Formats: sequence, C-alpha cells, structure tokens
Amino acid sequence: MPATLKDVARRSGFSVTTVSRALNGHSDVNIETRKKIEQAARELNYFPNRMAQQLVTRKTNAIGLYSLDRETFQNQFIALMISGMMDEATTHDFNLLLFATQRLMTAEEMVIQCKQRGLGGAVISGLRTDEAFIAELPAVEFPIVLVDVPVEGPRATYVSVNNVLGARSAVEHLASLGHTAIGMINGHDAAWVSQERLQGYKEGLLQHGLQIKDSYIYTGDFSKESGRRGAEHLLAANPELTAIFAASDLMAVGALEQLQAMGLEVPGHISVVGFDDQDFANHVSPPLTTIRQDMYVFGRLAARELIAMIEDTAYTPHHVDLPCTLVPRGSSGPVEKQGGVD
Amino acid sequence: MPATLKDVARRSGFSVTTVSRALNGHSDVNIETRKKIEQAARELNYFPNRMAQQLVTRKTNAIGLYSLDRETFQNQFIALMISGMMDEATTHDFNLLLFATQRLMTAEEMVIQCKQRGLGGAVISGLRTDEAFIAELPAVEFPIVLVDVPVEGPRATYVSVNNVLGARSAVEHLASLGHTAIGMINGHDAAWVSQERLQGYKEGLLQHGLQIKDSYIYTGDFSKESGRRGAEHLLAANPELTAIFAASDLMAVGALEQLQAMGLEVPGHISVVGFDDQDFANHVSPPLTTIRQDMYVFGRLAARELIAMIEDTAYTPHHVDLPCTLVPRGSSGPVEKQGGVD
DNA sequence: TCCCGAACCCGAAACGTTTCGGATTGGGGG
DNA sequence: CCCCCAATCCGAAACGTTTCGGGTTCGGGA
Repeated sequence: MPATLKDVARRSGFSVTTVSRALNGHSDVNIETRKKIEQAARELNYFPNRMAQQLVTRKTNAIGLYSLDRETFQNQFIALMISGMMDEATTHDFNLLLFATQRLMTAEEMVIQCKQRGLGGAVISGLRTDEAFIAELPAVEFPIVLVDVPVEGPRATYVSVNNVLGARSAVEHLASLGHTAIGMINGHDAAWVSQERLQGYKEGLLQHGLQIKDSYIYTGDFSKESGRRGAEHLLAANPELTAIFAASDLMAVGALEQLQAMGLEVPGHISVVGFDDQDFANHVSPPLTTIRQDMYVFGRLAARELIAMIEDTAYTPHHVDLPCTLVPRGSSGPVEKQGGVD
Repeated sequence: MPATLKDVARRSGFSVTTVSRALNGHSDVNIETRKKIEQAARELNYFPNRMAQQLVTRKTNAIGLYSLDRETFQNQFIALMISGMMDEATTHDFNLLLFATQRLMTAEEMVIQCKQRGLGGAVISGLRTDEAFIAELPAVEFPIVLVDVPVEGPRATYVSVNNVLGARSAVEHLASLGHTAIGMINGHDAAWVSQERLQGYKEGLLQHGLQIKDSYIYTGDFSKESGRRGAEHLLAANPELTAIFAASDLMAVGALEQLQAMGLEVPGHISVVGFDDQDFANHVSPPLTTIRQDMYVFGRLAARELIAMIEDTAYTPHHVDLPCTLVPRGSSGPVEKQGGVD
C-alpha cells in the first residue's frame, strides 16, 4: 500500500538506484535530479520501509528493555526510566521495545532472541545478584546495559546511582542533626544496591565516629511490611534509637506507620530517612526525608551507553555513577529530649 | 552471523523451500524429513529472521504505545498498563514498541510512521478531547485503540473504566454513610474522564434524592495543588460540607492535606474519597478511600482488542467498560456531630 | 500395460532496500 | 583527433524469508 522506491523512481523518471542515492544524500547525484526526486517522494508520501532497510544493511535501530522483576516494574520508578530511555532513543532515531520475562535463560539464547527481533542491544533491569546468568554476561558479544548490577565487559556495562554515597549522605544528614543512635532497615541481600547502601551506612557512621552495631541493622525485603517489622524489631532491641535509615521509601513508610502506631512521634521522638524519592514520599505525613535518584537521567544514560556501543563497535562502554541527593523533608529533625515535642 | 534457512538446508540436505515448509508445520513434508530438518535447525541454533519474514508476508507482529502526555506517564498507572500490554503482546508473540511524542500530527502521517516502523496497530494514551486529531481517527484504516477517549470506528475503539459508575459508587458510599452535603473536586475539562466522573457524581446524588449544587463542584486539573485549592474553596463557600469526592487520588491527597491544615479531622469532620487507587493512596494517613481501576487488565484489554483487529481484518472492535470498585479505607466514615471526634 | 492421484519435494520469484561495479556523457589537454 | 577524468546515472545482485507452480516417484485400479 505505501509508496515504494520503485514508485518514486517511476514518477521521477530515474532509476531505483539513483532515487535511493538521492534520498540518502549521496554525492554523485545532480542537484536538479535530487530536487525532482525529493519532490516526487513528497508527492507520493514516500517513507522507506524499515524492514527492507534493515534486511540489507545489517544495522538495527532498536534497543530493548528486559524487565525481569514485575514487582519493581509497578512502581513509578521504571516509568521514569522508560521515559528517559524513550527520549534518548528518539533523539538517535532508535525504537524502544519492551519485554517481560520472568527469568532469563542462558545468555546465548537471549542474544539470539534479541537479534532475531532486530535489537541492537538491550537494557536489563531487575536482575538479582545470585543469578548464574550474570557470570556469562561480560563475555557476550552483544551490547548490554544492566541496571543496578555491577557487570562490565567489552560489550557490557551497567548504570547505577552511587548508592554508597547516597546512604552515606543519609547518615551524615542524621548525624549532623545530632543523632548518634541510627538504625538501618536494609533490602534483601540479592539486590546489589542493598550491599552498597549498607556499606554507605557503615561509612557514614565511621566518618562521624559512631560505632557500627549489628543489632542496629535489620534486613528486610523492600516491602512496606518488612519496613514495619524492621522498625518494631529495631526498637524492641534498641530502645535508644533516635533515627532510622531505610533502604527504600516503601520500607521507610512502613517504618513510619509502625513507629506512629507505637506512639512515637516522627520526627519528634525518632527521625526516618528513606531512599528513592518515589512520589508517595511527599504525600505521607510527615513528608519523607529521602535520597533522591533521578530515574529519568538514569534511563537516558542507560540508553545512551547502549546506543553508543551499537553504533560504534569500537566504543568501550563506560560506567557512570549518577549522583543522588538528599531531599530533606519533614520526617527528620534534630534530636530532642524524650517526650518534649508538640 | 546467525544461521539462515540456507544453512539449515545445506546441513539437512533439503531445499530451502522444504526447510521453510517443515519448520512452519506445513503438511506436505515427510515426517522423517521434518525430524531431520528440525534436528539440523536445532544444531545450528537457527531462528528465523523477523525482518525478512515481515518483508515477505506483509504481516506485522508489533504494536505500539504512543504516550502523548509525559505528566501522566510518570505515575505508576502507565507502568501497570504497560505491564498488561506486555503480557498480552507476549502471549500473542507480538512485540511492544514505545513512543513518546508531544503532539500527534495528522492521522495519516501517524499511520505512515507506524507502518514504516512495522507496527500493525497502536494504542494512544494521553490524548485530550480538544485535539482536532481525534476527528480523523474513526475514518482511519489502521487499527487504533484509545485510552480514555471515546472514539469508535471500524478500525478504532477505546478502553476505559466505567467512570460514571465509579463516581456514582463513590457518592453512594458517602451517602450510605449518612452524608448529604457532598462536594466534588473534578479534573480539567479536556479530559473525557472528568466529564464522565462529573456525570456519575450527579447521578449518585440524584439517586439518593440529594440536590446538585454548582457551588459544590470545583474544577481542578488533577494536580495535588488543585486538590488543595479545591478543598479550601469548597469549604469556604459551603461550610456545611461533610464529604468531598475528588476525581483523582492526587487531588484527594491535596484536599486531605488542606483539610488537615485547616484543622479539620478526616474522617471525623469530613470524609474524602479519591479515584484511581494509586499506590500512595494506601500510604497517606488516613489511608484514602478511593475508586480502584485495575490498570493491568486495562492494558491487557487494550492490547487484546488491538491484536484482534490486526490479526483478523474482519474483526469489529469492541468497547468494554471495565468495572472499577470502591476500596473503603480510613478517609471516609459516617457523619458525626460537629467536633465530636477523638 | 497405462493412467492417475497422492505424497513429497524443489526452483524461482517476490518483498523493498542498498551498493558494487560499471556505463555514458562532455570537455579539456596533448 | 585521441585519451582521460569528472560528473551522473543505472543494472543487477544481495539480504532471508515465503509461496506459487510446478516436478518426480510410486502404487493401485482399470
């Protein structure tokens, strides 16, 4: 139905070859000829057929996003990241395809599937650090960008915010408010970010001359419920705590609710800091002090690295630590003497 | 690099034609032959090249999602919808492409772009009812599904929840709790859902013999800030109000905050009901009573209709009203005598 | 013995591009 | 007048499939 090169050739009176060369801006075509051809193309509403193009030039102009974890897919997070990826893809005239898989098979199988679908590379999100799959990745000859999993190879890299720094600045924030007994509710171990945030927490404490106590650390699973349990547990074991840093906003909100249910005032009796800055962080009461990661630029960066690898086979991928910043809101405040709060 | 049909032919000793027919399950190939060919294909790790396939069979196996409004893209909403679309696409072996555009040009132009990219149809979200674009849509010969914009044609339909019913059940809920002075904070007029929800609100009132007062209706723009202003405005003009129905959770939360800032207790003095059931609805305090729309099945349905249109040229698209259900939570309660609340 | 159909297989064309390797002009220098 | 080069243009092959229109073989009925 749509017009083809042949149609344009017929209408303009030149050969298919010349039309192709004219429309692609090659030099060996007369300026007059080019104009006529462009005119004809416009009249016929001609657009090149991408399938045919890709078939002959073995270049692909599409990237894919594999989302393995449907839980995290449902938060606003991934939407922002997709948003960034879309914009970056658009500026490079790339398409963005989305895939949902529960598990990734072998790396080779995945690469074949990608190639078959015409992808030049893929971003993978939601991978757990305990997947065997990860080990195969660095060797793979197919451009891959991971989200929050540290893998690097000639055709593979990853994007992440600097979780260590982020967690550290959360602790610093609390310490600078006078807190000395700061607990942490962490995410599950299978997430790389958990390890990083824990490390940041520890570094923050050390930096302020505070001691690291195992009993101050509770391992949850990023869920609200685990945040609730974490707060309960931490306070039962350490009634002296005046601050809690949670490795996700969802856990922080769980903690918030639990603390308030226990009759504690936030931030009067105890301060809470989250991580992520999801939209609800600003809607809870008190609004959550948290570490903000900009998922939009995150997505843009992931797509940018991927496309660079695809377009330039010699490109050496590059890991960039995105900054994340503290957003002070109502849930954190200076230490006060017990009970003395309005 | 990947194996082609020719490779499989060479290895198995049959012709390209036979290999193709064998792999595609045609009947006129010997069972032994088929087995050998399948074996060879497996050994070579053969996967058909989608580009070539699509080039010759003019069938496409991809659908697209155009997102026009980046604001709404950023909520958890669209992520759930995409999630549903992905699953539906996957079960039909379709790809899902994402596009971001600020504005859609003419319908014809859009169709050409879609075809050029190999799409068989598109879902369009974030369209405003005042776009001229909409008028062209029913006539278009390309499968299209709209989100929350009522357009129907031989190759076009739309998905939506039953906003009238949803709004009505919100009002019924409040009325059954004894409320008789119920205000509404609506979204902006350019959204079709605003009109529908307003109508549902009115129907709900009438059904319970309550009067419709213009001063009880405030038109916002779906933002939290407009919810805040709406609450302030409504109560200033109508101090007798004991309940507010907001046409989005975000506005409901804005209203909630404003009411609390004004010293009113929710639900003690005044009840609030939202619409959407975004994730933060459950995290605010009190948790928001709201009308839940299941965006996952929403997405699935959109994709299902679209794919049906693509695969069966004779298929007459179908608009289905998805149900939406009231989720009673803490922000709504029975009317009480003024001031008598703990 | 001959013919016919079933079962199985294959060659070649087609889809819409890009690109390699020329072919055709016209003009200038020797 | 001949040669060569620059400027333009074009034919045909190739990319990896599917499918149309056959072709061959074999067995059985007439």
